[in-house]
Amino acid sequence: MVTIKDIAKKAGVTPATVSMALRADSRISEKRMRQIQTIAEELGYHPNFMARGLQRGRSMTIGLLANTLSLEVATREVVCLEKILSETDFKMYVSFARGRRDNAFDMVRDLISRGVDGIILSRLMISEEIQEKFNSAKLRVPLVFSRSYGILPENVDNVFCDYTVGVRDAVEHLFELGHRNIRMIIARKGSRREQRITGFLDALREFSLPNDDDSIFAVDTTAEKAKHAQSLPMVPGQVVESMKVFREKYPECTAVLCGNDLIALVVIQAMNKLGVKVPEDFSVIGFDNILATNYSQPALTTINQPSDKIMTESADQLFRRIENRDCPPEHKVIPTELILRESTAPPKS
Amino acid sequence: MVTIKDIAKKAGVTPATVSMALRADSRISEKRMRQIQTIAEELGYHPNFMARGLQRGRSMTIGLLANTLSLEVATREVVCLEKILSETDFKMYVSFARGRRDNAFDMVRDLISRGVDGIILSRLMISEEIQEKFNSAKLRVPLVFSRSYGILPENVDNVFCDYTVGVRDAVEHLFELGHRNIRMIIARKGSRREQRITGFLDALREFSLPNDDDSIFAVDTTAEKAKHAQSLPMVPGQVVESMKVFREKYPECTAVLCGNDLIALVVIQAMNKLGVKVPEDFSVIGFDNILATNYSQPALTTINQPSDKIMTESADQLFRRIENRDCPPEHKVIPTELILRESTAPPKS
DNA sequence: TATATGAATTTAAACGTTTAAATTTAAAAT
DNA sequence: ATTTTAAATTTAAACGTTTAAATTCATATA
Repeated sequence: MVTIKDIAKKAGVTPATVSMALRADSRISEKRMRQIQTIAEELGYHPNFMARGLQRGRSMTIGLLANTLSLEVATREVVCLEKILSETDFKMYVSFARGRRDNAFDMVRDLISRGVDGIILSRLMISEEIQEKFNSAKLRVPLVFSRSYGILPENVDNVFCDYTVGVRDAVEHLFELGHRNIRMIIARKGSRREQRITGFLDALREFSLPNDDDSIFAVDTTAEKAKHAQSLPMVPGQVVESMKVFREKYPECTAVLCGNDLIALVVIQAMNKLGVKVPEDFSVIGFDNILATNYSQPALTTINQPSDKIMTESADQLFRRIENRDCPPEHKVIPTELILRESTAPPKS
Repeated sequence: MVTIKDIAKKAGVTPATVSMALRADSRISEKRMRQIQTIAEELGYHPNFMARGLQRGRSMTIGLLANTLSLEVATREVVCLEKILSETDFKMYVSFARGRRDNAFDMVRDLISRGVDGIILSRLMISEEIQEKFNSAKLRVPLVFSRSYGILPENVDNVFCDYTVGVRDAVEHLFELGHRNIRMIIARKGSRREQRITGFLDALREFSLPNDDDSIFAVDTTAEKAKHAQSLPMVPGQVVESMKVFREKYPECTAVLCGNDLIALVVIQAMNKLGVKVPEDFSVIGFDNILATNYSQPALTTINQPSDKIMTESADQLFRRIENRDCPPEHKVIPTELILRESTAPPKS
């Protein structure tokens, strides 16, 4: 491999001169710079980032630690961050925190060991235990918590996603279409949907719509989730039964908001099986804007978490802090947004 | 940051001893090892990979350079490779070669500059120009070409995907269902579908099915592609017209194989609009097994490129060569496979 | 002419590790 | 008691870069 020393020898100067010349340091004379840069070109020199990083304490590298809970969201983040970085001198390490919640800290340590200048932790659940580790470890590099939840360490940058906005807009949309009995369907085991649910109930209140304990209806989608994970076609199965119950229990309900897109897509298929046409007879709104929402029949109206905005903001925060570790921590909230497609329509009557 | 020197000081030994002790070198006495490892633990020592990499000429890092032409395939690869690496001591840099074909070489250079021990180039088009660069550059690290095409450098490891197998199986499947007039629908501007097309024609011959110049029908899917890229719902538009022409021209045709899933999904929707039911009246098979194939109505039968197998093999090849740069280059071919879902059925008559 | 000024370059140490070779220490063999 | 052998540890250099401080050298100033 061609090193600075090789160039130095050929140019008859010292490595230090070469180092400076290559980075266009003003102390080096024009002529020398040109000479050295030409030689570097000729020899096909490329800097060794490990050596540079070791010396400067900067690797020009960041880490992305993302949760694969929704693989699609995770990969969207990878793509987005890579794009942002492609316009900088940074590169990124990608690590996925698969399921196991307790190893986030170790994975962060790992990345730091690699010399990253900062880490974005995305959609991670931070347990008290992990938080404690973070607080006491006094890590060498800045962390940005992006859409992460649980107990975040004190005084760190973070980016949150405000689910309530999109939910409210969704309810408003349905209201304006004429729906007066709107309910929410969630997965029985839905882990972190509190914000979505409270946002929904708040919105019902805002529009003076009936809201009671029954406004939230739970279905069991374990089977569908499994299918989804294995990339198998969805078969509504169990959910058809649930929706039959739903229709009997709430015949006057004409529209539902679903806890996530997967549920929404299954509900649409279930309704289909029950002979209820979406959106003519029944409106459905999803959550997350997964790709498949474009391919269902009808295409699904859904609430989007703007991953690109969130990543852009996260990266900004991280770069800001890499530049200056002492700036005050920033907390940004990015609203969700309603994306209108084809699964909503005015109620029939 | 805690370094080996800190441990050495505390233990009253020399850094070299610590270095060896931490890696359980047999020359270090049991007692010392335990002592040093305890201290390392206490101090919260974590190795500095940049320093280690610099010294050893190994970074325990590899690069993935993937084409985003089909984002979904690209991200699938990222996930798969990350999973493989998570069980090793390697980490990976992720770079996407976005559109611009000519910079693959520079991106590889970039990664090498970072000190990677090897690179997987996935689904990249290697032009003659780039190939020449690769050949003459005498790169420091091994490259594995995975599903890449064009003119590959000589004597390198590579993994290919054999499209013909899946195509043949698809035709056989349709044949066994009773279809006797099968055609292929491709995108007008389909760039690299030769293998798929010749595979299809070969299969028709194998089953003594009529095959002529008209067996391949081209439609214009630019509009749909754009929608897909922007994550907008598909609207068959233009394609409906094309399929109307298709039906008039080939009324006896009861099944089609599509150049990719996107086309297949659009065709299904177009047929729907034309009042032709899939699969009862018309069978459709896609290509690529994108996620959306599970969510269409009916779910799409398609030909899968087993990304995981391909990545596993690519990683194996890379590791093998990192271990031993002089082993003979390996060329592996992975067959595509037919995935049966719901879009095929026996013809009506 | 001597001196100060400033520009260009070099020196030397550092970043945190590894490793071949040298040294010390202890134990075993004579 | 001396020599040999083996085990444990240290020395010293190296990996490729950067950088503060020192040096050289030419030029301008007094």
